[in-house]
Amino acid sequence: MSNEQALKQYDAAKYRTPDGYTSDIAVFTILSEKAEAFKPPVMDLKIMLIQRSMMDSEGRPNMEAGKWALPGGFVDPEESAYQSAQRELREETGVDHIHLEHFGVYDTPGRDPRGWIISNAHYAIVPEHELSHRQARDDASEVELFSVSEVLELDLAFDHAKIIQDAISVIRKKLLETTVAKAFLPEEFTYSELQAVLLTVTNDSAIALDAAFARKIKSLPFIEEAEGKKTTRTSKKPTQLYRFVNMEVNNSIYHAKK
Amino acid sequence: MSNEQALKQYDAAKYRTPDGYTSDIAVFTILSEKAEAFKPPVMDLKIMLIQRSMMDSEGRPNMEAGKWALPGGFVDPEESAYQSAQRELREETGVDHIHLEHFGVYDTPGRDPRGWIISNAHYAIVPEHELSHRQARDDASEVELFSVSEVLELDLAFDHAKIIQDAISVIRKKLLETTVAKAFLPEEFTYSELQAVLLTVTNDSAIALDAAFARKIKSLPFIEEAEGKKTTRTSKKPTQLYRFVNMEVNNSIYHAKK
DNA sequence: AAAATAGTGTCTTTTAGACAGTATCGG
DNA sequence: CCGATACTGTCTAAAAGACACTATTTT
Repeated sequence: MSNEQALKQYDAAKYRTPDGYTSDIAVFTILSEKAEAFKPPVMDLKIMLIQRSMMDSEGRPNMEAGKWALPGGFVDPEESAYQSAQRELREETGVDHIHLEHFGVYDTPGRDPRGWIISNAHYAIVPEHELSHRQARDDASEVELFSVSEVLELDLAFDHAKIIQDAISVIRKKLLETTVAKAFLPEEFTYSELQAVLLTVTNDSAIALDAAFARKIKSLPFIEEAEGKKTTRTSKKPTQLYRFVNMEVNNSIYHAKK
Repeated sequence: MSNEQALKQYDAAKYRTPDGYTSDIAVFTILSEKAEAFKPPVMDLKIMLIQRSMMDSEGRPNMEAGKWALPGGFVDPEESAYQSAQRELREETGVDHIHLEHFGVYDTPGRDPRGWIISNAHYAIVPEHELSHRQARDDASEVELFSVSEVLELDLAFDHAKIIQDAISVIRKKLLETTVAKAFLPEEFTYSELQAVLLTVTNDSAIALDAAFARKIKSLPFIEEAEGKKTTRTSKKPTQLYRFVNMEVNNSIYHAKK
């Protein structure tokens, strides 16, 4: 084959290359606002941000210092954007071993004052205990969870306001159109706990009304009863526990729901 | 602000930069196999590929010469991946002014023998007439439409087999879960034409049976009757025409379909 | 017994699926 | 009037929504 010849004559200088290739990560979780005994939870959707420190790890002034930002940073050679996202998350916040998903590329010229810098945006959806060890490190002076209803009022670095806004709509859609609600719940959960998760992104009556939702959960093909298992953490009356079944969800707009 | 200081001390050489940043485009269309008079169509899902020419535009041997590949190429400075995709598509195939969507990033080390080359994969879904002027140019010696059921048997360049496979599942999902079927149909269409489009990706009875689907199309909230308009292009009996309504589709797995 | 959450009973209305039967036209 | 496509009629079963009512527990 002629690839070797072609490679020899390939002139890398002919193309301008990016000045940087980065990853950013939007980590979402849901917190129970007030967890009283025998009460179903009231939940709120949160996003984890870092505050960019004044100096970088080598003592030089940092870009966008002091502003709130998504964790993230430069992709290393021989590393994919995905791996870099995991590494940066670990290095800046101490959060590790969570599943990330890519949802967008941000490469608008001018989005970063340092030059032509391309960012891969990722999101993650995790239960709070995955974030319990969070701790600001490296370039980050703080790590904090913000309610998505308020996060856009902060002074955000680079074009992160746009990235965060996009991430929030992806999460809303994902929560209703896939079974990721699972990630915000214990392995086994009550109808009212699932309901509380969904109510962070919708207020439709079919979900908001207890009787309707308690019945509906039994007919959802991707949820099964944990037979014989009950809990009293949400009410005095023991409540049935459910769990998610591992399956592909049929979401066709032309087919009936089965 | 201290961004100027930070910029001054920012050392670009500290990070290895990618050797290239490219875009690839998977353009899909649907062809009517045999279009007889008074017959509903039988359709097939196709993808447009180019054959990489032996020499590049400057007369040097080309990478992966002779293999079939997705149209695409290097992103120019001051251009987004999206714009680059449009430009490359125009330059290599003559196809222009179609809507592209990003669906993945391919950056696995080793995917391209020229080095660390990151590719943004895009797809497009267009009616055939948008491709009627297609013509091989630049690096491409041929442009051809392949049935998705056969395309993976070809000798494909780089990691395009993987990219194409991913693109096909994205299209299947999109066709059933969104209203993009619209793009494969004339503005006004019959139930059997929409049916033919959907049958390229499913064979569910609710869609395959005429009576069931003819009735269902009237209850779909995102499709309306073209009142009083009929055609005889699919049968001797004049057939009702329909059109898509512009609306967001509710796809929640927890809600009823309305 | 009161209060609170978790359900079930029951009714009404819609929807889905199956399949037989009717309608319309060109040739 | 045959053949082919496009429907409509009708029945049955299941699902969805509303809302009253019952069940279980702690304090």
